[in-house]
This record gives sequence, C-alpha cells and structure tokens, in this order.
Amino acid sequence: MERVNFQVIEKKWQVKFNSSKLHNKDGKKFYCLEMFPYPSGKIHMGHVRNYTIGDVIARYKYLNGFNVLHPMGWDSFGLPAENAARQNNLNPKTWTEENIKTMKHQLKMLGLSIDWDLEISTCNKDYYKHQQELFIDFYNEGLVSRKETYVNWDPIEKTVLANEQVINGKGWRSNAVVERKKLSQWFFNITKFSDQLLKDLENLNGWPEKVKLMQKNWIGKSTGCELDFKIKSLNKNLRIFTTRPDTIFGASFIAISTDHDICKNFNEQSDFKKFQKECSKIGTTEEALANAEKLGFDTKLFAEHPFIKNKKLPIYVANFVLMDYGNGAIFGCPAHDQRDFDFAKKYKLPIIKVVSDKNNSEIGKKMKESYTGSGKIINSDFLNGLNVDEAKKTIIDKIEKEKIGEKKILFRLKDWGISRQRYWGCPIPMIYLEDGSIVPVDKSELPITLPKDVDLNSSGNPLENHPSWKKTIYKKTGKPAVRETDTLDTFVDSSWYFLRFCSPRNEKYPFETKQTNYWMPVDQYIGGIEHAILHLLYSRFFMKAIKNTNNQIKYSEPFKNLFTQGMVCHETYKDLNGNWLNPIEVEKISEKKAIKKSDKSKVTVGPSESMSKSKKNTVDPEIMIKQYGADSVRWFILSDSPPEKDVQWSDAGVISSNKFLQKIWNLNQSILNKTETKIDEKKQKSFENKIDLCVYKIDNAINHFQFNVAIAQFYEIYRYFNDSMKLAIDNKVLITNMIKIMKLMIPFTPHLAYECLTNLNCKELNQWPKVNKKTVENSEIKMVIQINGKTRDVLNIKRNLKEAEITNLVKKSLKANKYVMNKKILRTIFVKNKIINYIVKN
RNA sequence: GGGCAAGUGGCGGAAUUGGUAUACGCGCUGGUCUUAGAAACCAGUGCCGCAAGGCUUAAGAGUUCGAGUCUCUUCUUGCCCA
Repeated sequence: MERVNFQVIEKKWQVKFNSSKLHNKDGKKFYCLEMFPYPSGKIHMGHVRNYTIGDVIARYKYLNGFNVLHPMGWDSFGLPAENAARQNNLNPKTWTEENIKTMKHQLKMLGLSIDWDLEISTCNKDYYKHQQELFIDFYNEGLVSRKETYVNWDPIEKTVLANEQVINGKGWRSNAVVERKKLSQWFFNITKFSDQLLKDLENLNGWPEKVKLMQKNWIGKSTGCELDFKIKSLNKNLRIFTTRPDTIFGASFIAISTDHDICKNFNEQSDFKKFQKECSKIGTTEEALANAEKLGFDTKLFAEHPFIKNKKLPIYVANFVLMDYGNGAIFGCPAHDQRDFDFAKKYKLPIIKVVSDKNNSEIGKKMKESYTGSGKIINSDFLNGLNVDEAKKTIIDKIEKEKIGEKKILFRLKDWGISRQRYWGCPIPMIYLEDGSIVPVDKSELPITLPKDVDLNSSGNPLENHPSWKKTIYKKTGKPAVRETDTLDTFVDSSWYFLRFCSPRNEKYPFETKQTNYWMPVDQYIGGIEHAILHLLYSRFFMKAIKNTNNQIKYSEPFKNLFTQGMVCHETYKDLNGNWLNPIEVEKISEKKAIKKSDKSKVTVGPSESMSKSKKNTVDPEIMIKQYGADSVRWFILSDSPPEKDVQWSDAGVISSNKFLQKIWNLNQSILNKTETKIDEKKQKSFENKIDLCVYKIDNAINHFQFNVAIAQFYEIYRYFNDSMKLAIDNKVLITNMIKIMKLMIPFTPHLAYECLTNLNCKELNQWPKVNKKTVENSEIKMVIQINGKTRDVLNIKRNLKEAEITNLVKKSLKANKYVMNKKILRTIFVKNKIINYIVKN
C-alpha cells in the first residue's frame, strides 16, 4: 500500500486554504479570534497551540453553517524591535517586517483557515492613523488627562524602564539602581469606568470564572469612609481614608505619604530629605512596597483623636502609604492591620485590640501578628458589643452626623498611564504651543508618522533627540509648536484591533459602523491566561469608551466567550558544566537518563517547564512540521491534554500521531479496494449505529472544548472501523460512514481529511455530518447491576426498560443471580437506563 | 499572609456531572514476520491472590442504597493578589 506523503498533500491543500474564506452568506455570524502575535522572529509552540485551537473552532463553526470571520494580524510595535535594531544596526521597521514575513509563512504551513485579506499590522500607518484619531476622540470626550506620576528611572541610560525591565531593583541593561522619578505623563481615565467594568463582569457568562475573579480583584472596589483629624499646632484638618472605620478606637498613630502636602513643612530638613531619598529607592510596585521594611519619619506633630478626648496621635511619614490611594494618609491600627503592626513594633507604638478573636483576649500587647478576622468590638466606647459590619455602619453614621467625614467608595484600579519614552510606538498626536497650552493636532494632519532617520544608540528618548521631527506648526495659528515625543503604550494598539478586523481597509474611519455592528462582539476569543488582567481590561475599557464617543456602536463588551489555553512545556536539560541544553542536543536513554549527542557526556534531566529561550527547552515548530507534517503536529498538540491545562511536548507523542494518521490513510485505501457481495444486514446496521454514536460524541466533545476527548474517540472508532472491515458490510455503507468520520476530522487535520474525502469521491466537502438523534436515543445502554451497592454485572439492554423487566433479566444472568438467589430483597434502588441496586439480607 | 484551582496506574490523562474508576495515548512485557534490527501486526499491562474474591482516585472522617465527584479536617502542588 502506498504511504501518504504529508508534505505533498499539505502543500496542495494550503494553496486552496489561502484563497478560501469561511463564509456562509446565509448563516449566522461567528467571529473567531485568537490573540494576535508579537512578531518576535519565529513562531513557537505556544502559537501553534493557540492557533490550532482557534482553527478547530473556526472550521467547526463553518462546517455547521456559520458565517465565520477568522482574521490575523500583528502586534508589531514594541521594545524588542528597538533592541534588536540597536544590536544589528538596522531599522526597527525592517526587523519587524522581516519577522512578519517569516512568521506568516510559518503560520501558513500549519494549514490555518485564516482570511489573510484582513491582515493588519499595528506599526503600519494605515492602522495607527486611526488610533491617533481615537486618541483625539477620547481626549475631546475628557477620557485623556495629563498627570504627574512616578516612573522607574534608569540614571545611566537616562530612560524610563518598564516594570519587567527592573530586575532586583536594578536596570536590566545598565545594572544601575533604579530610582523613582516624577514625570508628567498621559493617562486614559479608565477609572471613570471602574464601576461599569466591575458590574458588567456579571454578564460575561462565557468567561472563565477565574479570569473574572482576577479582574474583580484588580478593580478592587472597597467601601470605607473619609475622616478628618485635627492638627491643632498647624490649625489644619488632616483628611484620611480608611476601610476599617470600626477600628478607630484602636488607632495609635497617623501615617502619611512622602508626597503629602504636610511634608512641605520639612522639605528643608536634611534628615527628611535623606528619608525621602531612601523611600524613592524602593520602586513603584505594590509588591516592592509591601515587602520593603516599614520605615517612618517622625514629624513630631500630633493629631487629635476624633472620639477620644485629649488623646493625641503621633504623625509619621511612612514608606508604605501611597499618595495615589485614598488621600495619602491613614490612621494606623496595629492590632488589626499587619503593616501597621510591623510599624508599631518598630517604633514602639501602642497596640490596642478592638476586635476580639477566638481567644477572647483583650490585651493587644501579647499579639504576635495583627488580627483581621471578624468578631465583637471591644475597648471602643459606644461600639462595644457590635460585630464588625454593624460597627462600620454605626461609626460612619456618627462621622456623617458630626460632619467630620463621609462614606466613600474607593477603587484599587488606577488610571492607565500610556506615555512611553520610546521610538517604536504610535506617536501621541498632541502639540505644545508657545503659550504653554497643549492641544491635539488637527485630524486632517493624521497620521503623525515616525521619522525613519533615528539614532537609537544615544541615551534618552530617540524622538526627543531627533534634530527636527518634533518641530511643527500649529495649523490654526500658523505659529511654531512642539510635538509630543512620547509614544503610546503598545497595550493601546491591542485594545481595539478586533474592531479594525471588521473593516480593515477603511481609510476614512477606524471601523465602519455597519460592519462592526454585524461582526461584533467576538464570539470566541482565545489566548493565554497571562493576559487575564491588563489586555482584557484595557480592551473592555476601549469598547466602553468608544461607545461613549460613538453612539452608533451597539456593544459595550468586546468578547462574548473567552477561552484561556495552557502553556506548552518541555523537560529541561543541563550539561556537566550547568549550561542549559536544547532538546535537539540531547539523546534520551531512559526516563531519567540522557547524554549529550556531541560528546556522550552525562546530562541532568530537569522538570518539565514552560518552553522558554532562557532555559533552552524550546522545540521549533517548523522543524516538527517538516519532519512529521502539520496535521501530525496539530493532532498531537490537541491530543495529550485538555486545552486549558499545560501540555507537555513529547517527540514520542508526535511520532505516534503521525503513525495514526498514516493508518487512517491506509484504512481509506483499503475501503476503496474492497468489494463485498453478501451482506450481513444485522451487523451492518449495528456498524452504522456505532458510527452515528461516534458523530454525537465527537460533536459534543468539540462543543465543550474537550479536544483530547474527541481525539480519543477517533482512536476508538478507527479500531472499530478497522475490525469491521472483516465483516460482510456493503462497500457503499463503508464509504458513506468513512466520509462522516473524515468530515469530523476536518477541524483537526484539514489536509488529510480533505485529501481522503476527495479520494472517497465526496461531493459535499463542507458540511458537518448530522447528529442522528434517533440512533443516540435508540442505542442500547449498559445497565449496571449492583447488590448491596457493589457492581456484580453489567447488562447490555434496550433503553427505557422497567424495573420488573430488568429483574427478570437479572434472574436469567448467572453472574448476578447467584448473589440474589434464595435471598430476601429488602429494597431496590432503580435509576432508569443507569443502574439497579438490590439490597439483600445476608 | 489572603484568594482561587487542583491532587486518579510507570507517565499524559478519561469518567455522560452522584451511578461499571483507570477510556484513549505513551511506556513496558510477550508473540508473529525478518539473517538481524527498524517498521508493521497480535496479545497482555492498577495492586494482592493459583482461583473465587478482595483492595484502590493525596490522608482521615462524614452524608448516601451508591462518592474520584458533595461536606468537614489535614497534607502537597500550581496560579493570582499582597
């Protein structure tokens, strides 16, 4: 029998895939979208998994009559291009475009059903022109603001660093200690939508609970109150925010941020300056602040306790109080907050217990850590005896009555800082006028494009350093102006690309209303869990902001269903010198033993971890495709684990996939060569029923994203089909049923499936086999016979038999009857079509 | 420290959602074919036992006729937040 040449059939079918679309004009629309890639150079196994999952869904929906949109694009602005360009002395654009070319070629090798006519690239001016327009729309709507904020500043590179470029508090390239520096930056006012972003999560039924919870925590709504503390010596009120007003009687100090107004009083003191400098070294992340040692600067000022006469609370400047949360001032209750507790221990401040824990101890001094649980209020005057929630209500009422503060809802979510001091990003379309005002450029001047002649090797912001780029004229007055030299965060690029796909070639608008309202929202979005918070939150914000600026857009949520796939992992290898080795350099001898191919030296086999360049445990998809074929790679990556979990790449696995697909091909050939004259009607009917059941099971598995279960079904049905070849079944029936199975395989292995279907002379290539409900309903079931809860037999019987009929059958069954014989049946539990359980007396 | 997942053979995993635990794949063992190997094909493969049978889903308890699935306690791992 002739072996199939996967390379040949894949090339042949890919020519067809590249020019065909998944359009069924009369069908319901289905927008299938996978997160678009950053063009880093070559595709990796993570891409293969992501896009294969998407392809299965897109093809499945198409075969089921949907009108499917399945586009692809490139998230092509970003820092790696700048770094690579600097290293190789070329332009980021050149580097990026080369990568796109390579990766597009590789994606095509996978046989994906992507409509390449819709391709977009965010670094293309045809794309970012519209982004600049959206920015101006947002600006006019009051959704853009300019604020001072802290950034990670590298003093040697003279540049702002992203959080991931700060490693152990040092710059990734310069290794200099990173400082906190205040800069004026552009922001999207995402906090204007805090409540809506939180509330709308409830309606996202097609999202994983986990992702919704992460977003909920990220938005972090908390109810508390603001409260004034009198500072007599300054004749001023200090306003603080707290979520625990119920612990007010446990207050033992006040802590304020280094940026608080009151600190201006100490700006001249050298010890305060020293303290401030110390604080600025910690960094900007919340985690860094939380892990840092709690430090305080004693202002020698005191605030009056609002409810305890003559009680004075010392005021400290503390490094763990943030200016941008609440008012940059808190009251410290050490007994019931861990940070306050650590602080009180260090500065020997009193610890006053006001909520009783299980031990009912009323003494704070003995506490080893703060108590944040619930309980009855103690040591608190008029709050005594209430529980925490009651106390919160009571004290807020009292505060409002006395007009010293009010109830307040606070969000953890901060406005989205979008300024980046980088070259390779979308220029922010704002200009600075001579009179100091800042205005958007006229829309007719868009796009504001990047200069090509840029010096990436000097320190600082390349656009700022460019000799002429920033010099411009304000159109309205004809007077000179200066361009904004910051570019947009690349998260902005990916916050609306899904809208652009609906009308990617429209030159006038970012998106056409009609097309957008037809295709949106995305019916199935697929990507990595690492984007659970930022990308998805920003996209949700964009959708809401766009709805605000454009009342023709119908939707306020971009993604109806979300699927987050797991990572692709591989074992790690190290040689005798402790250097990481790529799997290709290693020869496995047994489960835990391996040697280096080059010199046969010993290799340590490490645990399986997600593929990464740093650990060298990557497998190149292109090599795998060339060796085993795209269908085998697709088949394997779907077969071994549920898609939401991590999968371990194994060469043995892809080899066995390849063998199985070869067997499928062989089976097809055998059917074509078989002839049968005598027909066994009964066996033939049972064969047809079995195939119908299989159609149902596979269809069901795909619907539930259980691709590994679907593939297990294919292995079973193959074996059954192969065994049935010996039976007297009409050849036409074999062909009809093989066609059904091949159609089921289209989403998984499209090349092989279409090739086989053509050979089987199938005319309707793009139609999913019907699930025959009658067969499923009439099929035999397995009745489990239990005696005293233990399974003693299983009977293959017709559906819907009654209890008495089954008991009759049980008496005929030797196996089961011996347990029931001569025994008194006390009770019977009968579940139709499932189980019968006899309780007998022994 | 808090929150959320999860824990099933030598390994990846399945179980119609409370109804045959270990489907399917890998690996392993034996066999056929072959000068030999590879490939292919056939058979076997949770544990104890000659068998009948008994035991088994991280550990322990509970609910139930019946628990991998539900409840509680403990342990372990992963992720997110701090």
